[in-house]
Amino acid sequence: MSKVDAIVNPSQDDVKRLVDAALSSEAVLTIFARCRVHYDGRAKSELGPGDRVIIIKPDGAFLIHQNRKREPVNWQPPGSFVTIEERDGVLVLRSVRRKPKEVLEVELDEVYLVSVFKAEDYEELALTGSEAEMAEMIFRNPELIEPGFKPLSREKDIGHGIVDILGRDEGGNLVVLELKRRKADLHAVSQLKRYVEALRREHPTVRGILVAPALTSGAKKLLQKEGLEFKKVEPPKRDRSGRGRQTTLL
Amino acid sequence: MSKVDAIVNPSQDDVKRLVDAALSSEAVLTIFARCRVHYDGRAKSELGPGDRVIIIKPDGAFLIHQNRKREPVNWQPPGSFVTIEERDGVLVLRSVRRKPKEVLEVELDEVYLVSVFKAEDYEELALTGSEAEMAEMIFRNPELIEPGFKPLSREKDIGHGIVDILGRDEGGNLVVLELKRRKADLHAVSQLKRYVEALRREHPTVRGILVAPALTSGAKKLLQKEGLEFKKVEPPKRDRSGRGRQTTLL
DNA sequence: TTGTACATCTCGGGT
DNA sequence: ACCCGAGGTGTACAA
Repeated sequence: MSKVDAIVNPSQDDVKRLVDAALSSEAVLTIFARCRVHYDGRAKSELGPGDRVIIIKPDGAFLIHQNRKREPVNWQPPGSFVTIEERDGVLVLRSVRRKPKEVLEVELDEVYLVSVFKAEDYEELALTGSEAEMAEMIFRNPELIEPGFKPLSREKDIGHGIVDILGRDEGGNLVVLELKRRKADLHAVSQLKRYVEALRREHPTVRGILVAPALTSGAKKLLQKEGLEFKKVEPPKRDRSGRGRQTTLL
Repeated sequence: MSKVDAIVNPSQDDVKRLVDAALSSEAVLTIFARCRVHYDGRAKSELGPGDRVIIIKPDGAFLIHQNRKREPVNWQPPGSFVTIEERDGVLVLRSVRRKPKEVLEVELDEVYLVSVFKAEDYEELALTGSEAEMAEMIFRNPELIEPGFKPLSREKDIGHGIVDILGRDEGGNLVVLELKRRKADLHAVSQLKRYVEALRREHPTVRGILVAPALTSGAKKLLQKEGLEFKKVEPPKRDRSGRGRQTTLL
């Protein structure tokens, strides 16, 4: 049994057979086809005829890619259920999601390639430079914020949201940190302001500090207007490579 | 010249030839391979060996898919530049993006299938049920908000953000609408509050109305605490199908 | 299930 | 180029 089964310019029976084989095994199904796409669910869309790459994963994830952009033009999330049927002589892929109810239909006008890939993969992505790692760094090294800063809790649910880091400054005042792994914008300032205002009832001297590598112009303006603070911190990139004598990519 | 060129279990020379063919034409390149992935840029990641689906589009979009989830495990956005080289006997795909500087490298340990797809597609997605269509509906039918509501402007840049819809109520008070096509959350309330507070200096009686199909529990609480209002409105789904005697999907 | 917030978010529109 | 906000966002995590 090979890892890959592929047929160029398949007959309708070929397509049906390989699609059924993929759906009943734990394989990734990929189809190159001229197709039309109909979607109805959270929104509704129509896509006229054209050549696309269709990927159906064993977890139900369903992707339809045009020849540009990173995003699929249509899709179905994992957990959806796929079937194939013939309708008026045309093969139709149908993917249904319950909750929310969403239906995706692909009319396969012409199939150029159908392939089944029994992909074995036991590895997970190891990523560094996230906001979570910024938080760890600040807990290990609180003076990155300011001398005397003492972090108290992480991901604390106050009434109106979840604060990244709660702590106290040298003077004993409560301090809210909002962390951003990239340049902070108006949204980030509004978030911090919401936390500060929720805590101000109980802690009138609460301070709010936006911790990020930079601020947008608007964020800076709003931050000043609201009496909030900014501390420049870059998200750390750990070395998790494990590869010997690796030259850095950048 | 066929739409699709595909080779199962290709030699390294086969891979190189088809990759070069794809990169120099306007074709979508798809590779099934056991590979390792290294990324460094806005963040940094490592992915150990496993079977993945690799897609490279003519606009430079670069996707690496595992056998589950809708999202690629690694990627490069459109505009990136791809090369292939041999390094210590292993084929390496390399994609570089300038600004921000990001590098993605894929070591192809074993290639199961390489395919080139000259995809022709002149169609664009027609989607309905968006926030923009909610706004159009409200401009055509302002009483959906309340009797006497008069919309004035759309996407108005006030100092600290961009208001969805500005209008006046029956009493002549300024009204800010924040539209959400789905259930509105804390973020939506903070956004509305930011706009209302920016306008309050000049217009002390300004009202803020969150217009959405529903509210999360937290959004409802915060909205009430801040003296803001809620109007339940569903995003409209136009009929753009154009297909005769079409049965509805749902 | 619902709520909340991150993301290498992507993408489009505006200035 | 930066800024801003939508998205069928998807995804993980906690209550």
